Amino acid sequence: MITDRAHTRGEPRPVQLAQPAQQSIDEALAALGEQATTVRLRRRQLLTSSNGQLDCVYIVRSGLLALQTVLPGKPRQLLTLHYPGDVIGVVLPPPLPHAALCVIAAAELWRLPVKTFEALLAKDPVLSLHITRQIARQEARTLLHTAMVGGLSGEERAASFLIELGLHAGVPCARGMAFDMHLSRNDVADYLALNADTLSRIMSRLKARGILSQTGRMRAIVPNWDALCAESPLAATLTALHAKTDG
Amino acid sequence: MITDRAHTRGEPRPVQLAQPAQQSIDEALAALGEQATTVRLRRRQLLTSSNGQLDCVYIVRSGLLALQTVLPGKPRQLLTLHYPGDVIGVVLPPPLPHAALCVIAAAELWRLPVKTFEALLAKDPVLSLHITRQIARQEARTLLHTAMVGGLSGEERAASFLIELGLHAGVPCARGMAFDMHLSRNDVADYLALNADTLSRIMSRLKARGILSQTGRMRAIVPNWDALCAESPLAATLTALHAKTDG
DNA sequence: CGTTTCGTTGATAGTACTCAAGTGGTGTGG
DNA sequence: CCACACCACTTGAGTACTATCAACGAAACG
Repeated sequence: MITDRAHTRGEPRPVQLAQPAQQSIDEALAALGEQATTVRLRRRQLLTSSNGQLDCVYIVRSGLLALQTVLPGKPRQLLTLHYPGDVIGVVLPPPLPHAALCVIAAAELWRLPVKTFEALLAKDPVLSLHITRQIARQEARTLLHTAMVGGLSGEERAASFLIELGLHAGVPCARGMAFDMHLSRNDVADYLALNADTLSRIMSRLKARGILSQTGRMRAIVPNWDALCAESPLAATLTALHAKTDG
Repeated sequence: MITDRAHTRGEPRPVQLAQPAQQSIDEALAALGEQATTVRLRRRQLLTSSNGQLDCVYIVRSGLLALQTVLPGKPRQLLTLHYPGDVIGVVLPPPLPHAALCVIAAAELWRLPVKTFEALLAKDPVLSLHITRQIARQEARTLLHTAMVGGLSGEERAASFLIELGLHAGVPCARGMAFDMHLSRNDVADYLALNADTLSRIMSRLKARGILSQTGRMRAIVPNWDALCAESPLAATLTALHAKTDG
């Protein structure tokens, strides 16, 4: 196992494939950052293609974003969440009506013109490979979301979402896990393809069963993590994917 | 029947960005083909990771495949369809239970070890860029599928599916469009996240309304394409995406 | 020609959506 | 500091949609 940088943090990294040293990827990313404009976005801000804001490649440095669309006569949908490290704009589902990138939690992004980005990729194989893998990871997340929305009941979807968020931003708490949701009730409903009222009922049910206990408006406390995981057929999948992404 | 070499048909490609000549991409793909093993698969065959068959990168040359998963206690789901040109295996949503690549229509694939594939990418910027874009296209398709499953009613989903298939394999017919579905009723239901019985009812309704007229088992005839498109809020999106992918 | 699989259709139950009223927290201005 | 308006959330009753189960008909397969 080649972990030239990991040992400085004392964390062994699961290296899946022979690859150039980790340091090179950091260097490659740094080179990318030099070419990029740093953009700071506040909550609820929208990046739309009609403003020409989606004609670039973005790289999420911090915060949380979502790709949203509004189909005529339908409620808003959040198709995918973007966490730090994600690459946005290579993909661009071009013709989705009212497609926009919605800022869920104040974020900092790198912005590059597409040409610059592709030129960098062409020059740097290490960067190129890293980006390819990153996009692959995001695709995996999208597929998982599809499986959630298409295959699970409302309650299972809600549980899966709590697991996803807990894995990502959870802080081990006294008797379980605590985390800020950042998403409003409506955001969550749009992400899970549920009616907001229905989601509220589901959450109330979870609270009644002691699986969830909410303190603040967007703060969630999960007293028993295993009990929550038992609610979702995708718990193991989510955990494994997060470990792989994070590791 | 499907040629991804547009210039043989004399069609100008809508070039979105400065890029090396099309010929170079063909050359790059040819180089990739030389390194690859050609695999022929028959209908209903499954490629599973437990067989080690998903530890490679595949490139679809012809036929139709689907990524399927079976969640415990749930019906099968088809998460995404793979058409010729698609790259499979870079993505691998790793931990989905019973994930498998299901052959819908007899297919021919290129198979490469991951290392070989990534080495090729590292050596050839043109190929690398092409693959990045291809994966981006597939991601767009997956997102569209999510929007379909999460945001549309059963009838709208069915219509959208017919549009998707018609765009891809449709032959302009006497009074509209005709195409082979290749997917069985159950396959379609699993892809649209609908119950097979419900889908049957929906199809009957469409037939009763004259929007669809089925002749053979898996053959569909759409007498009036515009009428079909009017049934789906995503018709324009599907059309635009297909034009972009194909052009 | 029997067997199997697939597709259709009816009756019923379950789930999620809609609309509407009510609650609680938050922010603003008096 | 309080009153008010506002917003997000909750909850109830009724409706619409989809799933489930079962029976039936038709086409493929040996």
